[in-house]
Order: sequence, then C-alpha cells, then structure tokens
Amino acid sequence: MALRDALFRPVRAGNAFEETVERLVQAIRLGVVAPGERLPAERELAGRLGISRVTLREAIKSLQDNGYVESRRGRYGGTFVNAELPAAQPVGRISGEELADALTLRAVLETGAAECAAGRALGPGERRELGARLAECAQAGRADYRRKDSRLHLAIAEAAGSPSLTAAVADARMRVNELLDRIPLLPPNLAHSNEQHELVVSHILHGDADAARRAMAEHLDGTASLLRGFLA
Amino acid sequence: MALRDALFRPVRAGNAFEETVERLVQAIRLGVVAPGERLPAERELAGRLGISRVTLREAIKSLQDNGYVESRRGRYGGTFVNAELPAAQPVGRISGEELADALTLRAVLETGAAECAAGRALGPGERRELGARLAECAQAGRADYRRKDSRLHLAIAEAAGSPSLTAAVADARMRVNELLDRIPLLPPNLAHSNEQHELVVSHILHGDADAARRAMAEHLDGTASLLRGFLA
DNA sequence: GTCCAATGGCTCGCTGTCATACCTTTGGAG
DNA sequence: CTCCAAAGGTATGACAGCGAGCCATTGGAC
Repeated sequence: MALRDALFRPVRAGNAFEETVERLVQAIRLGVVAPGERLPAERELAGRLGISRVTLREAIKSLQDNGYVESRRGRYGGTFVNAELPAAQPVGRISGEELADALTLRAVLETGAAECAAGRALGPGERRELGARLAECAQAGRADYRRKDSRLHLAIAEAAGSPSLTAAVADARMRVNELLDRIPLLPPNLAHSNEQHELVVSHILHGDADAARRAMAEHLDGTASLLRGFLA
Repeated sequence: MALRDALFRPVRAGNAFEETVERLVQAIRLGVVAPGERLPAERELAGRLGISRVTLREAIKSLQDNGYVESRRGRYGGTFVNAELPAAQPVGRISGEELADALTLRAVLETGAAECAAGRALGPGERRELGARLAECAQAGRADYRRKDSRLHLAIAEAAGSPSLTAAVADARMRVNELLDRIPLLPPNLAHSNEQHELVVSHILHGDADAARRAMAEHLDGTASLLRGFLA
C-alpha cells in the first residue's frame, strides 16, 4: 500500500550539516537574502535553525567554498551573500513520476495560497510588498529572473497569512526550480510570465479569490508544460 | 520580515528518537496501521525511516510503555498495534494564530487533493479503495471515528497521485486532529460529516474537479468552525 | 521431532552533534 | 586615542545516533 510509503518515508532528509546547507542555499536562491545582504549573525542563526553553532559554521564554510557567501570578522562584520552566485548544479535524470509529484504539490500549494491571499483583508504593508515584488520581477533580466520570480511567489504565499503554508511553498518551489534550471529561459516566456503575474496580483489586491486561483493555475500550467516538454 | 522566519525555521523538529515516535504515532492514529495489524519488521522499518535500528527500538519501546503496541518475538512475531489505543494527550493552550495556521494549511492541501483526485483517471483499485473507506467511515462509532475519517481523507489524498502531497496531508491532518481531540464529538456532526463525505467521493468518482473541491471545502469549513468556536 | 528462517533483544566502538567557553578582529563611540 | 561591543574563529568534553554483529525466541516446514 502506497500510504505506508508516505508515512514510513525517511524521518530525516540527511544529517544536520546537509540539511542546514540546503536551507541556506534555499534562502539565497529564492532571493530571500539577496546578493550583498547579510545573513543573521551565527549565534542568532544557529538558535533559529535549532542547531549548534559548530554545525552552522560547517555549513557556512561549505557555502563559502562554493562561492555563495563571504564572511568578514569584526563588529559590523558577518556573512554576506556574493554579488555573483554560482551556477546551479545540474541534478541527475528524474523520472516522470518525480516530475509530476513536484508539479502537483506546487500547483496545490500555490493556487491555494493565491486564493487565501485574495480572501484575506491585506494590510497596507502587504499590498505594498506585493506591488514591489511585482515591479522587481518585471524589471529582472535573465540572470536574476528566477530569483525575483520566486521572491514574488513567496510574497503571495506569505500574504495568505499561514507560516506553515509559506514554508511549504518555499520547499516546493525549490524543488521545481532545480528542474527549471535545466531548461532554457526564453524572453517570450518571460514576458508572458510577467503578464500573468500582474493578473494574479491584481485579483489578489481586488479580493477576487476565485479569479486569483484561476490566474495562478494558468500561470503555473505554463511552466509545467515547458517542464513536461523538455524533460519528457 | 516574516519570510525569513519561514526559511530560518528550525532545521529539525526534535531529535531522531522524538521524530520517530511522532511518525509511528501518526501512522497509528491516522489509521494507516489499524489495531491488530503489524508494523513492518524492525530491520525493514529502520531502513525505510532512514534511522538506525537502535533508535527505532527506543521509539518502539516508548510506544509500548504508552500502550500503543506490543511486541512478540520469534518467527511470525513482530510489533502489533493494540486493540485499545491510549487516549490522546491533551496539548497545551494554543493561540489563535496557530489554529488559523493549521486550518489554512489543511484547507489548501485537502481541497487541492480532492480537486486533483477528481481530475485524474482513477484505476479500479483506487475507486474501490475510496468506496471501502467511505463505507468504513459511515459505520464507525464515536470511538474510532477520527481514525476512520482520517483514513478516508488520506485515501482521497493518495488518489491525487502525488506522494509528497499525501505526506503533507498526513502531517496537516495530524496537527488538526490534536486540536479536534479537545472538543466533543457530537452524533449530529458525525452524521452531517458522513453526508459530506459521500458528496466529495461521488464528485471525485464522477471526475468533477470543481465540485469535488467545493464539497471538500464545505466539509472542512464545518470542523474549522467547530474548532474556532470551542478554542476561541 | 528436528531444523531453520524470521523476528525481536542486546552490545560495542565510531562518528556526528552539541553546549560552553574562550580567542581574535574590527570599527564606531566617547 | 582608547575602549569595547559585536561579530567571526577555535578548542574541548559529553552525549546521541549509527553500523555491524551476535544472541534468544518462536512456530511452521520437513
């Protein structure tokens, strides 16, 4: 029975070091900590992540070796994200089932988030945030599009007001991004994507939950089709 | 910024022992391994969960001490789920934000799952499974309703065909069940719930994705309102 | 009746992870 | 100019978790 596979799946995805590296890379690649910005201080970050400072430092060392960050000592020092991020490591071949799994989960989470966000009374800060991310995404070039795009989608997830949902969207998005890194990013797709973003955000700001969901579903279908085509 | 809270959340929910206990209790409380049934053999289960046999045994020992399971040695032995499960431990007071978080995530995942399940071409085995769980749930008494109910909802999630989604639904459901254990289970609610189940399953079997989603949303709203009322 | 395969029960040494404490560097406050 | 707070860098001893191997028990196959 497949249900048992779901419940008896691995308790841990890896050791503490690996999971920490994963999380930090996620924060950087999803644009939550942008190039030039500083990570929280080691003592604070270790506390938030629930790991020891030793383990966190090992993870940071790994990010340094891979060109993600640089650390500076002294007061007002810290660990800063590099301006130029390393190219993503190509993942191995993936099966059609894995692809479908990742896309299904993403679709469920993100369409749900868009609907929830539209159904809530958003504060002025949240509305401004959505607008800012939308604009940033529209101005992004091919080099930083994925990051700005993720950042906008995360802003939408956050507007749904559920921290667990936000975290789940971040994870699902990271999974899909790893696949997207393997296919070309074409300017026409990019322009189309921006139009759809505007539509989604507009529906959310106007509080039209149904329309927001449908617009997000259509948007996600676009990249899903691309992925299915290229990775089939 | 709240996004950082989501990404810099704890890497691990607890130590390996605690997380393993959690997972096993989940399998039992959600009815995936029913009373009288046997857990996989220790060597196999440890492999599936990605932990050492030593740690798994500690977790099983904890379940024994709490009256969840009993172990028998020898060939055809194993660890069996007890006929009578212990009462759920009441959790501490929870905030309105935590409640909303859990309910939002559940709603997103389960309505999405219902929609996906309806949109797929289900095999005969899956259709039979849905029918069987539905019937089982309708016949359940107050003592085992929560377990049979969860089992049906998991069957729906599984019918969506995404293992990650199934796992996410199981986690979300476990969270909500812990809250539901604190409020009374009234026969009228139970009957109403069964009617809604029939509707949801019927829409899924007929392939009406939109109707399935709406029926599931309405169903979930019912318990959500109860929870908000009792825990407010 | 004997055997044996499958299961839970147990032990030992190794490695990863932790908490804690202390050292070094840096740049602004005074 | 001096001081010092805040940051990264380092060291140590304790403990959790692991892999591997072996033991003890059981009930069916032969």
